[in-house]
Amino acid sequence: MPVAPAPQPAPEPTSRAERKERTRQAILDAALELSSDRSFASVSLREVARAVGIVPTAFYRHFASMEELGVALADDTMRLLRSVLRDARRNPGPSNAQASLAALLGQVRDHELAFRFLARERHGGHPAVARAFTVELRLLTRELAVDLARIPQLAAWNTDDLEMAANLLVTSMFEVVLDLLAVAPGRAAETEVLTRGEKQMRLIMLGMAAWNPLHD
Amino acid sequence: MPVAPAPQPAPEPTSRAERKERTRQAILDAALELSSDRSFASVSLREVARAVGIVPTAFYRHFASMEELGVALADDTMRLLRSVLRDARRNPGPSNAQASLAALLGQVRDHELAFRFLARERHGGHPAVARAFTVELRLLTRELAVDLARIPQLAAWNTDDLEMAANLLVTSMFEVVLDLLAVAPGRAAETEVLTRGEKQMRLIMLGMAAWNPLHD
DNA sequence: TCATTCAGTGCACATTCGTACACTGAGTTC
DNA sequence: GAACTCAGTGTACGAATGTGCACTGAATGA
Repeated sequence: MPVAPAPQPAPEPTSRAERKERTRQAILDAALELSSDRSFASVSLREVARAVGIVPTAFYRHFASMEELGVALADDTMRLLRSVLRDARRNPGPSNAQASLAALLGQVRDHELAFRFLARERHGGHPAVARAFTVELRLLTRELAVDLARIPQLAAWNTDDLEMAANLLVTSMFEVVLDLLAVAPGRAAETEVLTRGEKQMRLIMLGMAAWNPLHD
Repeated sequence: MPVAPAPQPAPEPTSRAERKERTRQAILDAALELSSDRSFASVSLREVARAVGIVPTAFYRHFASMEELGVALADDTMRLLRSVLRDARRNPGPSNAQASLAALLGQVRDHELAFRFLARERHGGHPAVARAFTVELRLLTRELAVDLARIPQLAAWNTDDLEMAANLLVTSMFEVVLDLLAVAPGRAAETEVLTRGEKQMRLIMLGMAAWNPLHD
């Protein structure tokens, strides 16, 4: 059978706003891709334009500067992070560490570029971007602390200690994410990272069980 | 008394090798300073030369490229990290968390630029630099695991679990360092970070005490 | 003392960069 | 269907960059 002249494969978006949004997304995607293995600050406006297939000056129809692009990218990344965590919250809770870790792995692999951007720009990028990420992680810690407060065994804990423990859990799991980004998917090293992360989570929870909230 | 013509304030190094080494150090220092609030990759060769007070092409008498400078900077930072940890090892051990944290604070404040470089380039920089840092941290974890193995209460632990716990301790303390870099020295926020870090260290050790190494 | 070495100079050049400006033409609005 | 909007084009410019090359002059070593 000879090739058919492509009946209706692309429904032709044609709407002007839609085309603009499409280009905007292409810029965001290209910037994420280009900064996947070097700092975002070293990506030039012209490079992004070249990757998208537009002329450099057309970039300004979407963002006033590369810095603004960076902030938009950070916003998107945080939105993703939030949705990931909302899903995680819907789960039975931090009871079964293994299932949580498996879910985390799936999210990391599905949004590898975004997580890579997060890892890279959290301390490496523009101060404004770093600050935004820090605020987001602090918020996340606070929410986890609220979740923890609902656990009967932790009823006697004060807020400070709850946040202390939540912070430890969050940073440890974030560390797992960073390690996952550094190993090849599906190989033995990946399983090792997950196993270690799961054990660390269990160890922390053992510590929480033994913690005396009235100690000081 | 009118200004004296400076009797012997600078003993004039004069040795050629010494002068070269001095310039090399100045380049390293300038690069560290320039990359203290933005990515090293965004610092240009000419900027460094300008800061040092030499002409751009003179840079090549010391480093073949900015990348080589980055690697040298990473080497220096790792050397410092190692010496910091060697000192920490000499202490009574991880028994008194509070003293360890205080020592850590001192080191961070004494070498703030170096730690900032570490924080920034660990995931944000050139892959080669990131890899070097990762190897160093893994080595450090292994050494801590050896230290832990010497503790009588942990005699029954297998190597994997020891490294798992050591990794948790190292990453948690590293997180404290990152937090310290983000808060002003001597303010209340700094004390909060230290207090939290100390509690987290104690919580982890409580977890270790409750851990059953034969569980799986 | 004199020839050699080499850290630093000065100039030059091709590239790349961000961005100003005037434009085009397809989609939108009346 | 005429006027308008505006995403994307094309040209152009000044500024900054990395680096090649010939040089200078003080420290070095015979």
